[in-house]
Amino acid sequence: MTRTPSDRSHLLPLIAEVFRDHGYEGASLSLIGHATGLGKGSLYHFFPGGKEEMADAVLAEIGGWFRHHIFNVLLRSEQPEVAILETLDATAEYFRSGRRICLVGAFALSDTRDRFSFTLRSYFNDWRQSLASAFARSGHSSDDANLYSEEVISGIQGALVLARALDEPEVFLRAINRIRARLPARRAAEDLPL
Amino acid sequence: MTRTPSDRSHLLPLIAEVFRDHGYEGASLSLIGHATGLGKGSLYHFFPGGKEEMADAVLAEIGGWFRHHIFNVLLRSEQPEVAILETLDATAEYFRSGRRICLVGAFALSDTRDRFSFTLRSYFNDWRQSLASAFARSGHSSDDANLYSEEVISGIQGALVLARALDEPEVFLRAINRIRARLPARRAAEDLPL
DNA sequence: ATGCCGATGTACCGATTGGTACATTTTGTC
DNA sequence: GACAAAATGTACCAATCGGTACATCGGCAT
Repeated sequence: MTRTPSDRSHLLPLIAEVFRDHGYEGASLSLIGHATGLGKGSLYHFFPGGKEEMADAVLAEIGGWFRHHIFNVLLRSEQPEVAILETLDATAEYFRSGRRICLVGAFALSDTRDRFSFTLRSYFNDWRQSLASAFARSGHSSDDANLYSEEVISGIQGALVLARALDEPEVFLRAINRIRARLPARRAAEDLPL
Repeated sequence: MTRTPSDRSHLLPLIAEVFRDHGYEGASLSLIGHATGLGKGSLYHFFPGGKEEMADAVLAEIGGWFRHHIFNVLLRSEQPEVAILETLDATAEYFRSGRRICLVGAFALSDTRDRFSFTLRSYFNDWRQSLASAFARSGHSSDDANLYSEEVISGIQGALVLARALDEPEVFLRAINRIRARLPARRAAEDLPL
């Protein structure tokens, strides 16, 4: 297990969990240190910019994951209806079927919104745009595509809020099923030519 | 301007705004003091329990407002379809057409969730139950009523998240319009007997 | 005028915050 | 084994946190 110098990527999921559990302000360096098993010396070695750089890195990794697994899949899909369903499943899995909150959404409602406003806006804008692109290419008007896209994303975000508040992950699963059922009739994947 | 002793109700909206802007942890006593124009002495005179009692009082007032203007209206409505539309408008107005976030939802995503979990759960459960009651009495099955209710509430919450993240209150307005359009066909209020 | 009591301002407390400085240990390379 | 760089632990900093103690102020009833 040779670790390339300054490879901090393995820390990001651990730090992300602390941010998810305690928010930006609540994620103290001692909590982060405990979660990662690192002292301040190491933390500031990997993140010279301190907590803000940690949050930036975590948000960048989350954005990268969605770009790779969701946004680009939607944008490059040749069968947009299939891609929408696939990315919906991937999204549900990412949020652990409602047991994990969206850190970007949580930041948007917190006092740290201003600090990361550009990143938050980019994340949701990219999501909205890529999903709308898939809707548009599956035959919907540009206006409808944008509306559907907003409906799906805010449906997901709201279900995460509600599932968390009620401590009922099933709320999120029901929302995903609802979204899936409402999507325009698709041709089954196995019916499609390769 | 005679102020009845221990009348702290006029402070709650001011404190609520601080919580909305900075979250529970971020709402320092100095911020609250500045927003209310009171020093620590006065704050602890009105809220002996400190910050936690302030948050409790704020959440109680919010809960009371929704109980009075939304939940009870839905539960006692003789024309549930009309009540649903009315309370939808009242909700949109409460959230200032998307420019104001839901403090209860924000708390649900923050690290303070555990501390106020009972209150948060009650708020959303009451909302869900009263809205489902109106749907059920307007002719829907119990299962459908619960699903519709969840869809409306999480639609609102998600739209608030998205509108905030994108800094586009119109996202919230579009969501409200979408919900309104999807509601089962109503008889116009003026067509109804008094 | 005199108490009384709600209301307030101020000084202070220990604890914790994010961040810095720096000496030390560990690690891989030659 | 020597050396440099990466990595780490520890001590420390000023600032702020939520909360407490207490003296004082101000209006009102007697």
